[in-house]
Amino acid sequence: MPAENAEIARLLREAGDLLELEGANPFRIRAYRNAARIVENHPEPVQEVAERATDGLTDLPGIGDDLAGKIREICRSGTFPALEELRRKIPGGLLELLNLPGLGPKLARTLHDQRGIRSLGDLKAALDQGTLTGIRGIGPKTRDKLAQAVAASAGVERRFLRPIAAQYGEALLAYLKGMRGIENLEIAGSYRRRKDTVGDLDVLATAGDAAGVIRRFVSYPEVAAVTAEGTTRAAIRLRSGMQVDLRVLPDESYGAGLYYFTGSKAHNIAARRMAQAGGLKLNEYGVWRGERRIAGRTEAEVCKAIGLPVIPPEIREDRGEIEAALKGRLPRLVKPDDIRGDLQSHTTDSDGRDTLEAMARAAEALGYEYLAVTDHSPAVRVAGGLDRGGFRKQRARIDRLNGRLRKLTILAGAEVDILADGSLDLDDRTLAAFDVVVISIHSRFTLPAKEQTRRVLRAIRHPSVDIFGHPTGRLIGRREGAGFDLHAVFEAAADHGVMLEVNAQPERLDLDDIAARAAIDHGLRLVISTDAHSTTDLGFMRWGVDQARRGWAEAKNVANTLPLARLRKLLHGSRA
DNA sequence: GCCGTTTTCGGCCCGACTGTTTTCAGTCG
Repeated sequence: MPAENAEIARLLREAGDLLELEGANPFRIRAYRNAARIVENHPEPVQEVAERATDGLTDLPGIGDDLAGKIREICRSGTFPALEELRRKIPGGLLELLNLPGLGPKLARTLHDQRGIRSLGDLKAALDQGTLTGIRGIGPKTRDKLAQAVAASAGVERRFLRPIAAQYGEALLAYLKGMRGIENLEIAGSYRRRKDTVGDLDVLATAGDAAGVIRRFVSYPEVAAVTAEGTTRAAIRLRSGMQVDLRVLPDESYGAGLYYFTGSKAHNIAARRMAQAGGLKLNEYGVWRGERRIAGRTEAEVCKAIGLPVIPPEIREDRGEIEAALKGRLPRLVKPDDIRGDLQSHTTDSDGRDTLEAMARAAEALGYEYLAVTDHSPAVRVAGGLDRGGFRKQRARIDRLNGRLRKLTILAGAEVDILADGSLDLDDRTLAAFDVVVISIHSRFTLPAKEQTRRVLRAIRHPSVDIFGHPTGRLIGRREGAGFDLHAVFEAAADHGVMLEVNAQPERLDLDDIAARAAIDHGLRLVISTDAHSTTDLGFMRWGVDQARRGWAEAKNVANTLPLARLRKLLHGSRA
């Protein structure tokens, strides 16, 4: 069984958590977590890296001889002895306690040692029975906090889709802006890095009167609870469940604060290490040489002071962006303005809510050169998929419409289902007649990986296929994607000239950032498509561009930045 | 546990807030 990067990372992280409960050296714990992050961010299967060369693993930064051995052991056996030893020593139930806010390893350890608490259930019972008294370091406030955390843990930890987070965030900003004396105001954190989901909002403000800003912040009408309130920092939970942190800094620290609160954490650590190597200190107040601040007002100033060009927030993940920046090889990320058309959309002919004509007008209003209409094939019964006759009739209407349109060209296409055996849901002649063929999976997501891979490979090799749409089929927070061998699929796609979609639907964003980058590394071209089911859905493009940017995509990597004539050369009609 | 234009040993990013302390540890980001 091949060990997925995600699985290797999970085990390394578990080992780090258990070591922390054991009270191990913090830097050793960090080494495990760092290695976990390196592995899960690595664009190719780490198992292949290990098999390719003896020193392949230790070439990865943060992985030395010891961890390389453990990773090889995971690939071989699915675990490693040190982890098994830790699992024997430390009750696994303690790990779930670490998920409670305010409960860290030391407190978990105390609860275990002093009261024999080994799980969330034990903690709940102890709180109910009032047996958590008389423990040094645990007073009434801590007991209250634990009780609240346990009660809230019934509801699962939530991350919000980016557009949802945007709505809560923008409303809060509008409220805060109503206050005089606020100079700068911005949402930093993963929101600014444009991650597909956001766990909490990190709001940065600069103002002379920090106390006033904090007073206004904690009085926001949507506040359900104030979880921290100090002189420069406060935190609230909104009624929606969204956590918001606010930090107020002086104006001369705005750039340093923005840099710091944008993260990612791993990126910050790397940047601070760089500053340190140059005899400087970087914190949220500025760049310091000794007691003297030498930069801080803008990000550009801060980056310059530590010897870096400004790196786009989307790629600040410590996935090689600092090395790329130092070599002058930062990607010139694709921009919304680069997009010249949309290559997946639906109309009332299948499950769309707007007509062909309405979709065309909306695409034209966006200034697009082309819109591919790709209604469903028959297998998607709930979507009212079209058969060959239905597509033929639609084609005639598209041809007539194209005769009337001035600036926009409608490409006649289909989103064709990949059936369980990897065959396609329309006959070859029908497929060959389309301008563009998108294939995708809408059923049987849970086939065993080997079978799923075989299925997808067969579909990709069909000569009429242009684009593999929402490849994994994941729905964020609701459904895991199909578990095929992504890299085998990328190689086949490269061999057959098939492009990979970054689907811009906020709950898909599939390929994700890491897979999109891996696809580019395989020499594949991406497309960013909205999969619009209405005219307003065409506006999803921005979320797709964000995700592609996180995958280091440049305009040249994205087919729908091309003018129509050049795009057509990539499609099956001219490929054969 | 990792790593080296200061180092193969001795460092490892940095600061705010809370609660329970009598000067700071734990947690979080």
